Amino acid sequence: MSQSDTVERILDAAEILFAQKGFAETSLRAITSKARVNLAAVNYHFGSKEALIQAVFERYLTPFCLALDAKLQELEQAGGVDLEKLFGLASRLALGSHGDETRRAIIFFRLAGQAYSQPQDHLRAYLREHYGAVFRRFLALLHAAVPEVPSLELFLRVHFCLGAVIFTLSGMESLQTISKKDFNTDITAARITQQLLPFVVGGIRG
Amino acid sequence: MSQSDTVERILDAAEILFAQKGFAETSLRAITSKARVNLAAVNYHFGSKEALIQAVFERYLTPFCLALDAKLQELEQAGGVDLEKLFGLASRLALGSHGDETRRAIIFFRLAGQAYSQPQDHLRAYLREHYGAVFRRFLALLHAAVPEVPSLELFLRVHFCLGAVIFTLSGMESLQTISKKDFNTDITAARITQQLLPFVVGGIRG
DNA sequence: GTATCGGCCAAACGTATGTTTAAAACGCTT
DNA sequence: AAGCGTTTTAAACATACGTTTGGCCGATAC
Repeated sequence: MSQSDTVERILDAAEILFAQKGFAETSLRAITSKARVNLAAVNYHFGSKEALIQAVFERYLTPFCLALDAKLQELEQAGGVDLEKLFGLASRLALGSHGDETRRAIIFFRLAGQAYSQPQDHLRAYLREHYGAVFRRFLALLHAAVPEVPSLELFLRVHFCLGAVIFTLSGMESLQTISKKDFNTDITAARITQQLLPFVVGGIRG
Repeated sequence: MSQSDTVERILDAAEILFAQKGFAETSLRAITSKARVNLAAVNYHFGSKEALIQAVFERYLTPFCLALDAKLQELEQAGGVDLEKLFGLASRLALGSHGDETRRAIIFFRLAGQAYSQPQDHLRAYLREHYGAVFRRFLALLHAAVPEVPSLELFLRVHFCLGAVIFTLSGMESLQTISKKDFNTDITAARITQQLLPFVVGGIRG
């Protein structure tokens, strides 16, 4: 019986380190050291580094997608779909409500950025297989909200927005550094994400 | 006197491999093997792997930024600044005119995506130092084109757009694969970039 | 009390990496 | 053709990595 929380500690450490440094640059030794756990624990509990990467994504994504799917189903049955509502919902669900949730969400977005730029084919296939359905349901609702946009264009624009969001949240503190240097202004993370929403909505509408 | 083209061959191979697999996942052996060059050649000509990465960026970015800077200076003196013109110019300059240029541009955008997601601090500092001036000049012209947008917001929106562009061009063939699977449609790279321009212009305007 | 089993640990294994070395090959000048 | 600085080469080097091993601990079941 797993009495201890070794698995969780590994996942916590891996989530943070992967997001900070990328998958290849993060060694198992760095992870197990941060988690204060024996090196062999990763291979014992997860089997391999690849499996650990998948597990990190699964722990975050599964609850999120379940919640999103439920909300989307509600919207479907309610009938009325509104663009701002739809993205507001996704945004609130993805970024969380209180500070801690948001902090972790940003970590996860950076993780997503890593997964995107590095050709982790196993991961991409895994994500597509497990969470593709929710994405398609979201796309369908979006199509209902802006029927004037052809679905292929809509698909592209959603990816444009995804890029803006992931890119922005991944490089959050770079943005903050630059804005301090070039504009002498401290800009909060909340302010940035706040600006993001109208940009996304506008971009989808075209 | 360097009679041979060892250096260029290394840069060519490195550019492609780094873009495909990322910096850490690309070994010097893979690079020198693809370039049909001895392993030690990298350290001999560049000094280190880090220096090679910088050299790859410099070879591409320096001519591009010089050209862009010249064009921007023309625009400044001509006085009239138009949003579509400005981004059209940047787009034409960045993506090139004929097929080969465009292919290489896309490779470079993927490279930029890699650089962004991985905390290559040495690279980010280097880019900022060498090419920051052009970026600020571009931003100033942009501000003149849409004076109604506060400059800090403008700065953020430009980064949103940058994210959309880099993300999109980095994952180009992923997009093509998905669009074929989910929409049964072959979508050309030209079509995607074409859709990108109005999205960007709209996003900046807000 | 002892057998059993899942979890944990230190240590080692094999491999791949970036880098260095010292000698060989080359190209140019004289 | 001899000399010399530059480039190329094969080999080795040190290190870091993911993974595997075999024994040890502690709780549960009999």
